Amino acid sequence: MLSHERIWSALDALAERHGLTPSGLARRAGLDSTAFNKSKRCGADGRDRWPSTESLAKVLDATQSSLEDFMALVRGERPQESGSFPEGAFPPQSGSIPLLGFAQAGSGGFFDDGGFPAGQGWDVVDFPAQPSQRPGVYALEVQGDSMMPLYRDGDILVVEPGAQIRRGDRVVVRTREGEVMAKVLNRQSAKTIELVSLNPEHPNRSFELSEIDWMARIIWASQ
Amino acid sequence: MLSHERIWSALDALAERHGLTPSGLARRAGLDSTAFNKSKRCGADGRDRWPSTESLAKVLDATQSSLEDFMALVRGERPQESGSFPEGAFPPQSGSIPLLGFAQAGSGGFFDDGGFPAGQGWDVVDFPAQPSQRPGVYALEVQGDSMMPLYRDGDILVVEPGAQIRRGDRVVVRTREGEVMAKVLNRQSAKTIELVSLNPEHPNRSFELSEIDWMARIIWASQ
DNA sequence: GCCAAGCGAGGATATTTTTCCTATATGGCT
DNA sequence: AGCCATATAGGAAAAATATCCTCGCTTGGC
Repeated sequence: MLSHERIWSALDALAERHGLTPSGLARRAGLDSTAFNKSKRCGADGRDRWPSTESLAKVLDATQSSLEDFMALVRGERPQESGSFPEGAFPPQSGSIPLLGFAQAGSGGFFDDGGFPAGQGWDVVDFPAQPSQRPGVYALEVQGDSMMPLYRDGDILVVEPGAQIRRGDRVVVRTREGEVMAKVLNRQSAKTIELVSLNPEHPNRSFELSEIDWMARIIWASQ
Repeated sequence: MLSHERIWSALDALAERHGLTPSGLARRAGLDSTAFNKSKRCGADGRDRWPSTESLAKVLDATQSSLEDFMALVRGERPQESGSFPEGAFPPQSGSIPLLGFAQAGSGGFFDDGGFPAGQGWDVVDFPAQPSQRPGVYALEVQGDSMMPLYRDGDILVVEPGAQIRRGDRVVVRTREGEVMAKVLNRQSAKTIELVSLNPEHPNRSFELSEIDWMARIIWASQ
């Protein structure tokens, strides 16, 4: 990902790496020497200023840097004071992220001034599993509005075939006729399943199990 | 190095990778649909047009791509043929999972009898943030029913402070008074933000920016 | 075959970035 | 202490990008 802060931090880091100030870097790149003034990074109205990719290209040219070099700086691979993991949490494991309850999030002491996790008392949660941990996990991309308000066009649903499904779970169902839908499992008996629509404007559906090709639980949804 | 041709080629390749046209990619990114028109890449006077890094950031956000992904495209690498991936093979890189459109999921040839991914034609999506790639990402656990029907008690929301937030995004907001809430960002001006409630039974809210401690975008929600 | 939606060309306009400019501060050198 | 080059803040103007708009073409669904 590319954020405003990261772009400018990376430019600062690139300058520093070449023994330059932001002003010196700009001049070296053939830009106005005040182009990278810190006072110009945020407008008077509070709006962020984003350099053009042309300016970026000129800077990379002038410092004989590759986009990879810059990318590394964007990712902040320079030593950071605050790691991405709060104190007191479990040691970082691949795929784990810090977790907190909503109620706790209202209390003080869990975030720094920028809204990043800080302090102690965080739990961790495993995230969709590495494929090696949950074989067969895949994603489906939502098309259209039939699943509003939960799922919007373009959202990505992560599905885990083989996962246990209980009443109330959100599932993807494929019929033998080739229809694929996402709904909430209301009830499953020995012969039928009842699905509740995610969109009140669409009807609920019931199927004989024999009509169903497969059903899998949705485990994550992009927002 | 970064050249005008490479930038635009990479944007075209990124669009193609996500089954989009340049116009569709621009719209997906929240830009004007004509923003990436080929006719706009070179001015009438012959001058090259370079997109801003903000536009680039929006595109990467919208496609959930990393700068590395983009860099590979800039360098002219083509993504690996994805067809071989679900056929019993693990994904080529940690954290990737197979991706398919809902409409395509209805067709034959993409699943085996048990509902596991099979066959050819799958795309891949990187996700979710490796902590090393998205510093500061954390999770909040929902408590109560105030965010039904989108979020239920016990759901986990993955939040990315520092991520770019656009109108329509689902966000977590913390007020200076210590109240934390998840809503949809309807509008943000220089001084205020308007939030739409996820639950129609709860009121929409507006805040002065000075009342807000921080606001962060929700990127994934457990189901 | 019809129609709606999407795509893209390209012009006009609005907004944003870069350049130009002035002013002040700072550090190195004499 | 004084001079000079450089750095940076920040405003105004110029230049560039993004948005808005119209229009013709293509495509897919009905």
